[in-house]
Amino acid sequence: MTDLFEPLDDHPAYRQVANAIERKIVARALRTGDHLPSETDLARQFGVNRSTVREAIRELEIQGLIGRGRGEKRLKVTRPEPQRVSSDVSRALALHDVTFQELWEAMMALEPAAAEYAAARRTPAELQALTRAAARFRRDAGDTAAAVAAVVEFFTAVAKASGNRVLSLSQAPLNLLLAPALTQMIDRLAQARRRIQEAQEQITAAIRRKDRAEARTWMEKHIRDFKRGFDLRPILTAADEPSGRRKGGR
Amino acid sequence: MTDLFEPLDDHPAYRQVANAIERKIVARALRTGDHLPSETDLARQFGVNRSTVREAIRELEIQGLIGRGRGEKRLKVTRPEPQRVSSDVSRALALHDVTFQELWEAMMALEPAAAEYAAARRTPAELQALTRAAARFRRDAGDTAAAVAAVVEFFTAVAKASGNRVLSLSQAPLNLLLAPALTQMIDRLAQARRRIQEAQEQITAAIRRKDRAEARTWMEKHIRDFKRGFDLRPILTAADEPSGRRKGGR
DNA sequence: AGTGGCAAAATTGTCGGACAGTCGGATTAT
DNA sequence: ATAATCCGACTGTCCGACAATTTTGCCACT
Repeated sequence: MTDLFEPLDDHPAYRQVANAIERKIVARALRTGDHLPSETDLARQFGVNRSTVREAIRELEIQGLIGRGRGEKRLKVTRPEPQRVSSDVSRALALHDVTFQELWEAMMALEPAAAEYAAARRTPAELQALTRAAARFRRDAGDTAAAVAAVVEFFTAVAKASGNRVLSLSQAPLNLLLAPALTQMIDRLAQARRRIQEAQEQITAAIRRKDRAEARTWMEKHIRDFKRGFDLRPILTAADEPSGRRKGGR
Repeated sequence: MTDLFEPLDDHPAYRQVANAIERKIVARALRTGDHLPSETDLARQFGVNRSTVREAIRELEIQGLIGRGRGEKRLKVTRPEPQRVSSDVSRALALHDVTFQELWEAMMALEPAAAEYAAARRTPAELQALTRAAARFRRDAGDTAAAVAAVVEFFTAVAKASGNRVLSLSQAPLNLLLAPALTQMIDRLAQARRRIQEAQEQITAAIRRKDRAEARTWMEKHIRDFKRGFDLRPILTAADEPSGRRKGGR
């Protein structure tokens, strides 16, 4: 049944190098913003070829642990952008063909909680971001793509306002999955737009006046509404942009 | 205020190659299990050097889109392992110094939902995994490290039993964060172990008899209990390596 | 036809060395 | 000081190579 010995995983040099650097970073020996030695120098220190170092660096760069500002040459330690992480997650979910039902259940768990905390803790700036997102939906309701983007923006703003980064990062991937699904469904339901708008307004109002219970309740209604167009088929994400964007300045 | 031009993000060849392959994968043109062409061949097709292809491959490998079985040479398309993805997320959260409070709130949102769905949908096998995890906690309660691992295993089993991969993948990173926090706190509260055990038993029982409401309620109690040892400080993750403290440079 | 075995062909992991295009910093002119 | 300029340090790519394995094609044997 179980083999007596499990294969000792061999560690290619590039992986060892990557791990070595990663350890320094998570242990905070290399702190955010610090500059890394040059590739040549790293190659010398590790006693490997620059090509090898290069592959290692690629790993860390992808994971968002190191990177460089636009136009900068020197690498520096960065913290993984939530955006990058969440797009990885959502892509993984999409590749696993999760159903809308699964997505919906997760949203039902997270979003109302986020709304509640948002009502409790939102800052004026966050509130403003919220109202702006809602306004954008109202304005762009006609344009399906823009409307969907506005919905995502709204959820993102609520999560941000919750002041809870764990909640926020957990919720972000759901948005990315919601977008394609919502795009297909928003046109199928005549009153979808009106209901979304109403919900957004109620939620925003509740968060404005710091009414936690009401914020949660309306968010629940809002999410529940999505279930109308729900469908058991896997969510399709095919046609959109590949994820790995670099950090952008807006 | 808004710049007229946005910085044109440069696309290094290795990134373009990586994106090209990624697109094929997410579009399902390359399906899970398919073998990729050899590095040399890819280099020829893309018209770049093998080293460049190699860096691109490294990206995809890290993202879990491609990989190879132990001892295999040829690359094949794989689906990102939830485990890998969630450890990335939790590392990101840890690097952002999230507080236990944030973690706790997120757990409070996810775990009861997972428990409820688990009660509704658990298979016999999943139920067994649950009882085994609970049993393990009971047995290892004395050994802090093992006890913590058992707690994590229990949560994981519940999430798995929920039959919802989104929920499951959203919850997984939280476990990884919980572990170090729990390790510190479990010893501070005398009755912590007893209460955990009781909760696990109640939850398991509720899930066994498919009592959704009870499963949720007990999970809420269970999570709420964790708050006792709660603390506003950032969660400390494996501050293992004593290295790096020494020389400053800077 | 199915199997086992074996040598040749193909591949990966690493290494060295090169070169053009840039970025960072020091240098010098305003 | 500030701005224009120059040079060295680096990164992105490419070539070419080689040992260690894997994969594959082929042939003999049951």
